[in-house]
Amino acid sequence: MAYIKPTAEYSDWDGERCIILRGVSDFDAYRVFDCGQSFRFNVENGVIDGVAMDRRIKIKQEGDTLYLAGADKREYDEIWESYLGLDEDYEAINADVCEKFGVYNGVINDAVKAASGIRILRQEHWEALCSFIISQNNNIPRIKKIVETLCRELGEKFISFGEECHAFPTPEAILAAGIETLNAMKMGFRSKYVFDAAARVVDGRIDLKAIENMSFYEGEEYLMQICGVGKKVADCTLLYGYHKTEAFPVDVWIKRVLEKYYPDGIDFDGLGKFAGIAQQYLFCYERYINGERETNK
DNA sequence: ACTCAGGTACTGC
DNA sequence: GCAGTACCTGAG
Repeated sequence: MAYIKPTAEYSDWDGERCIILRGVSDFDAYRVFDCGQSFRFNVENGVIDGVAMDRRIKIKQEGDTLYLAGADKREYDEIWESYLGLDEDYEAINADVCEKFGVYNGVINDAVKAASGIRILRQEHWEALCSFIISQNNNIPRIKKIVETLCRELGEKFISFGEECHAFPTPEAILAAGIETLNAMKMGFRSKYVFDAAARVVDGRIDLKAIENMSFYEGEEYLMQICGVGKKVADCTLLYGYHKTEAFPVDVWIKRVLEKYYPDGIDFDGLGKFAGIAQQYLFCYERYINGERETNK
């Protein structure tokens, strides 16, 4: 059975333009924005609020109904449907993931069930690269704090919902600001990496657009030219910034998952086209579901 | 004081 | 190749 995209209807939400999506399946907005793939969204009173694609958006979900405030029909069709991954058939993806990982054991079935509703967002190239350079050897609250400072200081201003907001800064703006400005943002040793990446993008040594047409392996090698970009950051950039879903970033959590559930090792080349989505299920399963249970002991 | 955090570069075998 | 180590910073 073919996937049926949720239908969007125009409405309003507290006087703001708003899109309502009914019949949303395999989508849990709160989980999507709380699984460490994006750093510019916050949840307050059940509303997910943040900036992406140079726009602010507020999101709330009640069952299979999704409300997007700050977007009209055209913006939904052109931007948010794709950004949120609502154009993808996750039922089919989940089946593929369970098949590929299922040759080892049934852990993936539990993870997909427990962490259902996860989506891989389609973030912008530069924002993903820059954010994941900052993420290295760092924790999520501090990553968010640094990214917010970076945006507030160097991102283009705009007004939304009556408040000043900031786009993610361009590499040009970061280059022009200089490394001392980045140091003042408490990036620590990552300042020089962010600066190096910005410099390479501005002078053309790195062509972010060209990566779209590269294979996953080519893209990985290409991104790793940047100082401060190793395999993990490159894989995250390709997965979250280029939607190359075969990327399987191995961080400390996934390392633990592999040791715990796949002690005899796995064949990374046989994980299929959606390995990165499986990675998200396993990450979420171990960190937020099993993890919390363990810490409550 | 110490460890840890969604890693990476550098060093020494 | 592969293990060991330093690295900014802030929270626990």
